[in-house]
Amino acid sequence: MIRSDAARNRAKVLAAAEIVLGEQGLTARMDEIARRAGVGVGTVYRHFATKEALYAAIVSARVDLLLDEAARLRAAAEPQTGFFRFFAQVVADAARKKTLTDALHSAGIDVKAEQAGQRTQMREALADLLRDAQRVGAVRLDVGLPEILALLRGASMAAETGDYSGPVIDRTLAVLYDGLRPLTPHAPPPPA
Amino acid sequence: MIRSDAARNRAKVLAAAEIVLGEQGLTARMDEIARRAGVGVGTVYRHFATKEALYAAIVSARVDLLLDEAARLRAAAEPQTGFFRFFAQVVADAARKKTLTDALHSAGIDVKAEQAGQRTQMREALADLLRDAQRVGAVRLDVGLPEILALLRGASMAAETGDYSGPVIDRTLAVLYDGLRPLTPHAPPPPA
DNA sequence: GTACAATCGGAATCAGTATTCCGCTTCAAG
DNA sequence: CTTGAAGCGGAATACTGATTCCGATTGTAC
Repeated sequence: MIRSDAARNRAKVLAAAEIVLGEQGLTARMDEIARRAGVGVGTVYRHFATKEALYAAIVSARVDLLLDEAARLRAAAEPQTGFFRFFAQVVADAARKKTLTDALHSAGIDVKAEQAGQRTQMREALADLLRDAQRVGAVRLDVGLPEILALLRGASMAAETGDYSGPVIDRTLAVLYDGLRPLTPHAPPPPA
Repeated sequence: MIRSDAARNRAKVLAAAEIVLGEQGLTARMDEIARRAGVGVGTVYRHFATKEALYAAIVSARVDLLLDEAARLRAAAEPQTGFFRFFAQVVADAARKKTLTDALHSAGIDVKAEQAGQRTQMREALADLLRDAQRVGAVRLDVGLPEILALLRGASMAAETGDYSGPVIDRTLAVLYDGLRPLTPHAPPPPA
């Protein structure tokens, strides 16, 4: 039997951590998370063995939401818009909360097997949406998943760390989207 | 009179720091830098009051090089290629070494007045190159400096943290460049 | 060659946080 | 209502890594 207070506290910790991490990123202190959850540090550790584990739980939940969104878009949206909408969704998510994923990575915290699965799923979801978009001619055919991942990561990181206003982000994404469209005959030759 | 060994050591520290920081980024330890410079930690501190100051010195030097490059390109290159070449240069620099600037920023280390000047210079250099490129029709007119900064930062960060091969970076930049070209009549309507 | 000041090296110190520990409290089964 | 187990709070501990200190060196002026 799971004690009711334990369940309640776990939820409080998770909620507080999501907020604090969103605000302060990786440098947030465990004390602070505990305090905001109205709980002692010991309690945080009862539920999450380590700071890293706590992060992982939160990031994992967020990725799951995004994966759901990807599936939903693929089923419901037009192929020519699904890909772009998902791209925007990921960037918006990064802008709102701190993604942490890359921060974790650059901090040398390595991704666990469990997370590796999610990473694969995310890749596949993107690949599917991209393929659909390319099939209907909404995205040029000479870009592959690696380029998309680089663009998505770049856009997310910029949105995450910078202090850009919403309109700037929108216009920036518009540029990216235009670059991803099929090449038109009128475009001037690429610079050296 | 500056003692010859002091000058020599300062140079050794700077060189070692550039390498170590390039390899390990912000998490590099002072001990490690000292060791690689073949010097004691105390010596590092004699020349740079603090870890942050050491970083600042290195970043500052790099930015100066980039600023020179911008000036050179503006004077020598065609307006339609100068902007793009500079953009690529910055990204390449970020990929090779770790830029650290954003890392520093996200780590809460704030930019000093001196650095603020460089930041302004960089902005101006970019603005100049952009204006030239737009004047000759190489870049669409509806993007401004903020969008360029967002794109440049995103591309640099992605190049810096990711493990992308050179060709992937090139193709990704090609997409960005295409997005920055003037809109052509044939392009399909933008997704919602 | 000597003297003195500037530098060195690197062990010791300090500081900031994650993590552990344990006596106290609360839950829920009987 | 009692009781044992599970959970709690938060002070104490452990660690990591930046920064300081000082006796030992080394460079330069005379």
